[in-house]
Amino acid sequence: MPEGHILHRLASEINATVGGVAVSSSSPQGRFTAASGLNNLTVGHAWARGKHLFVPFNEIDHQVHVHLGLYGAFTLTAANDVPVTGQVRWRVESPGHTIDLRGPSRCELIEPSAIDAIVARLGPDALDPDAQPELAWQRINRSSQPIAHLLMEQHIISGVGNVYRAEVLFRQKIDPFLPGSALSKSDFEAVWADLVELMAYGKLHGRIDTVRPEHEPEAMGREPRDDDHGGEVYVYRRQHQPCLVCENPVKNKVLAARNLFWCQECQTAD
DNA sequence: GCTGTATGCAGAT
DNA sequence: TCTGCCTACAGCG
Repeated sequence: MPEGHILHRLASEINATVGGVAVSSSSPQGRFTAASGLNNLTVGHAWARGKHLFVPFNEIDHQVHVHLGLYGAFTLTAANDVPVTGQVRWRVESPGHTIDLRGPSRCELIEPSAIDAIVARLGPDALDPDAQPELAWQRINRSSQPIAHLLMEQHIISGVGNVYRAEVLFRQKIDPFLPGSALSKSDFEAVWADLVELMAYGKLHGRIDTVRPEHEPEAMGREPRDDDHGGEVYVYRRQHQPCLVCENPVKNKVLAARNLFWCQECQTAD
């Protein structure tokens, strides 16, 4: 379930479980050929930027770079000798913990200059305390592309994916088709502040919840819903269902090669 | 068993 | 703008 908050959460979990510990490393599926070279190395401080995860080791200057892509996932188990099931690209094991990685689009051991290059092409990350949102604003302000497209661009803002783009635009009542150049500075600032809040919550809880208390089903006199992506949301994958605020049907259209969801009535271009 | 789908992105066209 | 790729699982016959 990889938007940026998941990678930051994973970095924390890796640090809490195998940080500072000598681990065994393998690639049961065989595609991460550098894995065996990491045997008996000590895990350094794992960190994330945008949707990229980096795992350093104390004895070497290279780091493992992981990008989960669409369906990559880590599984952490508080046990050893866990049977290998499915296609495990990378297994890291410490006494008491097993971490399996499946389905990543990238899992590679890379040198410092390659790490720098990846970080350099990423826009500010709402989960980075030192992020400079002004850089994102400058790029958005210069673009005629729809804001819903720009929010998916990792070199503009890193870490935002298809759920957060739809939800933050709904929460800020912004028309997803509004060109970046037509977005007001105050609306941009509201979007950024909301991303900081939503993604910090996502990192803490491991799920995306965006519905404000006053719009919760109980508060609105409705039956609670059971969404299948692990969180409570306003519009993501709720096409044709009634908007939680105005009850008009949620709309759905492919934008920037991904399914966009929005409420035409709530998100006006004023 | 097969098909479609998914919170992503690079590289080709 | 399109295609390919990484994997698991639901839904269907």
